[in-house]
Amino acid sequence: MQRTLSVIEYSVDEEAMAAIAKALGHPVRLKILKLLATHECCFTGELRELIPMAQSTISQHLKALLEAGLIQGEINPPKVRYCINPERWLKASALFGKFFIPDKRSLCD
Amino acid sequence: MQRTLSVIEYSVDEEAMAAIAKALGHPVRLKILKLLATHECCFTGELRELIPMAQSTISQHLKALLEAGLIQGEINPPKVRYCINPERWLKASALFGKFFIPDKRSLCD
DNA sequence: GTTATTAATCGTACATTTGCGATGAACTAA
DNA sequence: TTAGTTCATCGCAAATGTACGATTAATAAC
Repeated sequence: MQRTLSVIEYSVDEEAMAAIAKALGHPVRLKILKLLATHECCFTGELRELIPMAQSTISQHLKALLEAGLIQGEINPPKVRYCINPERWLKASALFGKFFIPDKRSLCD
Repeated sequence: MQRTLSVIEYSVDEEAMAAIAKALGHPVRLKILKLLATHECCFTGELRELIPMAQSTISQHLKALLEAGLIQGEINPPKVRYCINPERWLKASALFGKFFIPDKRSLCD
């Protein structure tokens, strides 16, 4: 893929929010986050029982969420416990909250 | 790409939110939305002056936002005016707002 | 040591996204 | 009609994403 020659300038928040939105842009990842955030808080691979996909696929989605910083994993010998990353979660909440506020006029005339 | 045999069941909101998040998952599209939402409300292709990308590329991103329902276009003979879609914008705001609320306990112990 | 369990990673196949230039459609103005 | 403007769409190339099975690594239990 060719990239634009003139580098496009984005704000830090734009970059951060796009990365988070991208991570949220798949229903399986939303479901995982919802489970971690509400169901029983910190979790491990009983996700496999709740999500009918191959173990490797779920692991891949978890990796995407990790790389977006939205979750964190704590290895607990044979298992791994995944949790929401509270700081990043708050950051995401703030970014999206601010984004959707109609700063001036967001409605058409 | 192979799909899972057992169809995965998502809630309507999960599907909707994933689609919106996907559309938000690119810095150019965030910038476009930000411009439409704040700068001068309804807009046309002076986006081209603000975003140093090929016209076809910008058009493609606008199409993605249209398909996600986040914006709407009104053809105004040689030009097209794009605006935020207020209903969808509110819906998105509500979805993300609800999503990030720590329903029970979102922090690890 | 061996075995079992859990989860990450590798390799593969296919789909989708992202960028571009070129072309085409629609309308205005001359 | 002829140009000019604006924007969508097409076709291409390269990158990324998504799913899978197979393998590997780490640890616990024996």
